Amino acid sequence: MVLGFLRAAGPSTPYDLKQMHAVSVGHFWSLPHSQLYAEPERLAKAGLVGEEREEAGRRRRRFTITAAGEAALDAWLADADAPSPELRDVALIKLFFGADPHAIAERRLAYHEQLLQTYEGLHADLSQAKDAPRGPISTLEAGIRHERGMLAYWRELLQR
Amino acid sequence: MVLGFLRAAGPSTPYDLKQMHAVSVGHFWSLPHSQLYAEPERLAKAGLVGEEREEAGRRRRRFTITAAGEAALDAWLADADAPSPELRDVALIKLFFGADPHAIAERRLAYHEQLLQTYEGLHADLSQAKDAPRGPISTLEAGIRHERGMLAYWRELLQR
DNA sequence: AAACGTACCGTCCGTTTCGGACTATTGTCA
DNA sequence: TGACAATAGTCCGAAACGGACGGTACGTTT
Repeated sequence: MVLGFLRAAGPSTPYDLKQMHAVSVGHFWSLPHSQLYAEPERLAKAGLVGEEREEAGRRRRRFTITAAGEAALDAWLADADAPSPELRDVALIKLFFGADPHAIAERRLAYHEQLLQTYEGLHADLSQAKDAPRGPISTLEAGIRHERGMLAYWRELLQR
Repeated sequence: MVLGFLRAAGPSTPYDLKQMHAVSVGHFWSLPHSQLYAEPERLAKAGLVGEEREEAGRRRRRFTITAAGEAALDAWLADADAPSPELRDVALIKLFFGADPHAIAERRLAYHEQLLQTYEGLHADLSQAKDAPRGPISTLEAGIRHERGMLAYWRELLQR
């Protein structure tokens, strides 16, 4: 992910990465921002990114993807294998163990409605952009479909 | 989760927990089996479960939920709040960063088809059971809906 | 020009989880 | 009786988590 952002956005600070993550991948794969400081460091140690640092003031660290980094990223992207996906939702776990469906469903409904709107907004923005990158649009569409699915599910559950 | 299993299934060894987890919650919230050995230990320290152990042979540890444990479980179940759900799928991340949709979609299609069948089988079994518990059925239905959604999504992606 | 609020930006650290290697026991069928 | 599968548990290094905490830059307001 870090390599991906670095290639797509050019040289970035961990803070930049954090911003990019928050409005994209972060919606379905969250992580503490501290990792976006630790990970580029590891990648630097492995020679996959280069690092330069401001001497004064903010002392920002700016990371740049190297040729080796691009190769590693491409290799990863070219591998169609991926670990099993997971629908990590503790609301479902509570449901499983007998929690009151009504209370849970109401909360989730509000949540998913909100998120769907966000996604649809992002999608509208992206779709009309000229240089619209395929990947992010497709991912968003997965998100939209998923949100609609969950919405329908919780609504059904409410009506019983 | 451990408390939930312990209440639903009665006294169990970590190995039992592992088996139960694998065919239920494990489908959307995986964890290494080592945690099902570590967690009951923590719960025991907190007085939420009781522990007894075979002296010879397998030296099984068998855990039992206590009254305090049941109270804690009920409190947790009664709280309709839950952390944001996440659709953790690295295939989507690869897609986001520009991987070939075709290759990815084919793999995922096979995966989701398989899983959907598994879920439908479980659902059929559960539905005809007399004492069918509500929770697991509902959760399964969420899984089925989700699998169908992902299936439709990857199929669409393939056809472009 | 001082005070304030708010982004911006980074480090640190204890706790938990991950992921799998490793070992041993018991049951089963050839 | 020997082999293999299923059962059962321990251990440990590496990684992720989750915030607390501290500092800088900059535009408004007073």
